[in-house]
Amino acid sequence: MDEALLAQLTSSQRKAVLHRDGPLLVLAGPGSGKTRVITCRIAALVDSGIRPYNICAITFTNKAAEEMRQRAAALGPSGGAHISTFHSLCVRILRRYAEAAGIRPNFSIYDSADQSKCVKQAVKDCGLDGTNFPPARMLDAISTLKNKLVDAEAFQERAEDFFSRTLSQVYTRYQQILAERNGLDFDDLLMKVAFLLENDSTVCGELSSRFKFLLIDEYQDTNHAQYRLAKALALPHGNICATGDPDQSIYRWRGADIRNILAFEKDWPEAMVVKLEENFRSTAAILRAADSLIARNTNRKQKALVAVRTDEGRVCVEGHEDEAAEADAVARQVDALLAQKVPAGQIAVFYRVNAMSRALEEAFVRHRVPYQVVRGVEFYNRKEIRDLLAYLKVLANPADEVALLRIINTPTRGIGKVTVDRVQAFAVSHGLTLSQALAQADHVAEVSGAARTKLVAFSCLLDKLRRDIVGPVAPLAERVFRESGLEQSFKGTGQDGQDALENVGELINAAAAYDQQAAEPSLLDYLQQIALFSDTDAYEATSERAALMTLHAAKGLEFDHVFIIGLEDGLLPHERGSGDGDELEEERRLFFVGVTRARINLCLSYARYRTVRGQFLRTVASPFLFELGLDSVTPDDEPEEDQDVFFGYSRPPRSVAVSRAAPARPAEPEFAPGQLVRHKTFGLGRVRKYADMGANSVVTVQFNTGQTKSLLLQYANLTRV
DNA sequence: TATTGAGGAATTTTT
DNA sequence: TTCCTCAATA
Repeated sequence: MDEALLAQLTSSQRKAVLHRDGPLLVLAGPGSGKTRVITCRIAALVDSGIRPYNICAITFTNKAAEEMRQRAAALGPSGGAHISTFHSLCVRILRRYAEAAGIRPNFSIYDSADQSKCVKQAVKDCGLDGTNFPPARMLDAISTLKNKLVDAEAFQERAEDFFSRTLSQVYTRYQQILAERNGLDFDDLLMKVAFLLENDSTVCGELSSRFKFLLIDEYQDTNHAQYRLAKALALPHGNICATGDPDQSIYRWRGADIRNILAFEKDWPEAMVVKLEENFRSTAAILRAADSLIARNTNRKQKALVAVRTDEGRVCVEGHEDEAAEADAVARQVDALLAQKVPAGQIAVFYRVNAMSRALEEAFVRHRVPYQVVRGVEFYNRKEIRDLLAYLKVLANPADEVALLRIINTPTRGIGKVTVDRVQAFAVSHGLTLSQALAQADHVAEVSGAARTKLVAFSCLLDKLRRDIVGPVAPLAERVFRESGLEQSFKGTGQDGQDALENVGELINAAAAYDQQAAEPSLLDYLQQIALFSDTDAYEATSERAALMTLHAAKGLEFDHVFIIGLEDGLLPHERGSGDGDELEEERRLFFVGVTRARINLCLSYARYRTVRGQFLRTVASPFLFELGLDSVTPDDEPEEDQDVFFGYSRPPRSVAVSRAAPARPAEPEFAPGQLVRHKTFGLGRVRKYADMGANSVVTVQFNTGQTKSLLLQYANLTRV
């Protein structure tokens, strides 16, 4: 370990870096040099004689892992250390110990679109009505259970009320469907490995002696499954180092349990705890605001933010007429910074929801400001990309029925719904997978001659494609694209087809990059890797373009100049996330994360009117603006019409819809619970619940048909009876 | 079997 | 507004 480097560290940092055996908790505030501490720690471990092979570092995103690999490599010989995300680690483990885990190693990883198809199927198979049991809600509930390591069998035993029993049926069936298709969803990856480690002492022994030192970053965002997994891995040796900041926990909705980090010292009583409270990143004004904001959270451990920088910096708040004016102002200011020779890569704009990038993009294009929207997964959701990937998935895992159904008639080859249904029925009655049934399509008596010919032709196509699928992925993808007829189907279809061809070209380039970087490129490995892609992974640290991203994607990054837009009640905090106090605190932490990304200047803005889902709505400033302790923003200001009046409300009312043409809308008709109403299609019903949210009010009605429906008041066309 | 159109429902953050 | 599903029609 380089002495000069060690000398640069503060005493706390050094303490964390040099700690050798036993548990270690690093409570690190924003900008405290946490990443540096971790990389130095890896280097120090190697220095003290630990083989890199025995070190496992877990990061939050693949991007972070890649960065850590590079930084660690720059400090010394750390090649061979396993640095990846929880999910990637699980994929590796499951492939290696597939048999012990009761799965096949060529499993597909099901993303949320695939999951939703499977859960719909499960709901249907259970004879339930999709409207009363919305697949999305079921999926959510199943995901929560899996994150808590409650598998289908365990849940069946404890399910008592009606909803739970129904859910239990769906859960069980859903897992069956996944198993039949040799598919695992994101949560399965964690759950399977956690159970494997806890129940199979041989596997656990092997893995924990391989990974003698475990380092986990962003520990505040681990969920229960990850927690148990890590604990099982580290239990034999106790060499676990967790780093994180409870104030930056922003994934509760995904099952992250902030108690994991708060209770670390209980789990590991002999743990050494190091606090890194000095902030090397931000200017004083930013830190004061951040500190004042986060102090409002009651559910936290007191932690100071100590400024190290002595320059002042600037925090400003701006009000604009609407989102277009807001976006325009941001673009203008970015342009001005560029004119002052600020590198574009030092500028970022954050927002709460992805939809808000649209207005920004338009403004940036207009002002000719170079930018990148950090949204990697979107690319993989494009139709043409999903189509091509579906072919590749079927080649890697023939049992993957979701993928097979996607491509069986894409491009159209005359195999319609009726035929598919018949083959599926054939498969079920003969105990075959769909692809097995397809392979013997000429024996399916239920299908007419013409349709059978087409099925056989498709089956032959798959056989042909399957012939040579080892080795590099890019040439394979290219071949599949051509021979499947996909390429042909996009040619001559105008601009859309051109775009699709270009996107596929991008995909093939990305695959080529994978081939370059992978030690042993294989189709299976490639597919399993890209399934775990996140938005942040698409961020290119370039100096040439400003970055536009959600607040969630901003985690772990830093910029000289940061803009956060849409500081409005209902947006930030988001209305869906400000139900109970815990949710509001999480929204506050999310804002805190955004604020603390800024090194020098921070500009916050809101719009007085915002178009939300096609509606022009009056907004109210975010309560968070008053919590920053800024002089210019005080809740006591008298509201004045016509100017930046928003700081006037000490108790901001909910957003109210105001139509431009008719601002004075007559009072809403009352739909109090108990009210009898009539609906055009559902007939008579009684109001059960009424959530007053202006134009977005939701009425829950129990109809005489026995169905209960939640309707958006403005569209439902309800009449009182 | 493929395509079109009407009508209903839903709008957060992501490994 | 936009997506999705279902049913009618080519």
